[in-house]
Amino acid sequence: MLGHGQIWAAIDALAAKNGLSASGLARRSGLDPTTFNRSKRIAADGRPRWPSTESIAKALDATATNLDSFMGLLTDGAAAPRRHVPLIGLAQAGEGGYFDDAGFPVGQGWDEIELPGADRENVYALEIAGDSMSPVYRDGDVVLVSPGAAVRRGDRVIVRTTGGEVLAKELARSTAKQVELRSINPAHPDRTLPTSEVAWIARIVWASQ
Amino acid sequence: MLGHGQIWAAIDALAAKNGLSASGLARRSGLDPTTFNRSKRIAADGRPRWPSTESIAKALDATATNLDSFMGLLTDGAAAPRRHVPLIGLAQAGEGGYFDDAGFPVGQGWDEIELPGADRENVYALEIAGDSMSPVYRDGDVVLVSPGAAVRRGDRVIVRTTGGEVLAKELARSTAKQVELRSINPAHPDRTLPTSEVAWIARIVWASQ
DNA sequence: GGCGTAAAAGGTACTAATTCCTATCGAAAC
DNA sequence: GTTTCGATAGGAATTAGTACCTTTTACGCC
Repeated sequence: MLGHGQIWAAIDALAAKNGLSASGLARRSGLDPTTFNRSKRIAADGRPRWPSTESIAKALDATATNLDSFMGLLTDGAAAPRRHVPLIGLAQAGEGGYFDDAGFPVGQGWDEIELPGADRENVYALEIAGDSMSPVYRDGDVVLVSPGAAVRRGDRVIVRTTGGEVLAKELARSTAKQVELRSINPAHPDRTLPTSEVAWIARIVWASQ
Repeated sequence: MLGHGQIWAAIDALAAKNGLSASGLARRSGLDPTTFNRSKRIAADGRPRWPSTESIAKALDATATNLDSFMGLLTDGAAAPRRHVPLIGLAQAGEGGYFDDAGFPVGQGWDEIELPGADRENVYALEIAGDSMSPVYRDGDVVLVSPGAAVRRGDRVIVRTTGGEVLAKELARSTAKQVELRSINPAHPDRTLPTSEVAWIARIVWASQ
């Protein structure tokens, strides 16, 4: 769960991220510069030496690092699985022995996908209003959008016009001159906007159901 | 970033989550039962005492707790923000001043929603096959399902029959005797299953787009 | 009520992490 | 070339966290 090498790798990573050496990080944290010395990570008798929780707290404080970021360093260093859940094919799911009585997958060896929003920095949520995308999005549904993601034909997107209109649509065609947007709900018209009127397009990556 | 009270609150929470007392957790971890005593969290001279990193690692190991979960306990104890992203209404989004040029929301004070799968314990992912729910789910889409969640009328669900069939449908009606399932795609028939043939129903909570 | 078990307070002994010190090495500054 | 500074190794001293012990309290069980 939490290993000796992992902790030290995270401390090294924390130092590097702030352009510091191990001793520099210790000094900045108000600790003795030798506290994080490599030569002291294993005691003379071969036992591993762990930094104290207080030292770690001071290092986080000195570098203005929050716990989430430190977690990232911890798990990156160990190449440990991060925010993943097992992914099962609908066909597989029909075969026997894959689920317990409560409907949870059992055992190991499943494919895994990253949970939505694992890179929390680049997503935010929008609450859908209107039914132009019904039944895909219903009024009140919440979608996670990623303004940074590349958009392709067939993607569902949020488009903001220079006029201040915000649309949830499916991208039908995108050319240098114009953007064609499709409403899933046939009661609503499709839209074609000249690129000059598009402030930005953000891809919808996940939708609540 | 990481406080004394937070650490101890997380240890208490870790113990509670496993049905243990502070001393019970210490014992299970191979430590002295008094290691986590409340009376020892503040030294005689008033200075705070921090548990050693090694003790924490042992406690995580003994309770088969991964770092992510412990993180949750840490941040819960401090009432700190967890895995949240800002939530904006589609109408709000049209007004000026809310977004930067790249399409990211700016400023503070947004509502926030929890990211999908924050309780990773209770969800897994399924890859959709077939087009009975088209256009809501397209072939190859991935859905996050929560077998533990309560299902209501109108929810999109994965149903597994005792015969081994796995269906992605919308729940039309659920009575004591039977479950009525609706296909969004009119080309596919609706289904009605007697409850005796339903192995389990899991609600689809998020869908990739 | 008596008894056994567990939780937790309070103290002492031990062990491990930090500090302080010295020394070596390498890079940058003079 | 010499000096200066930071980084790191290695060791001694100090300090802090844990282990061990005892006592008190609480709870369930006979």
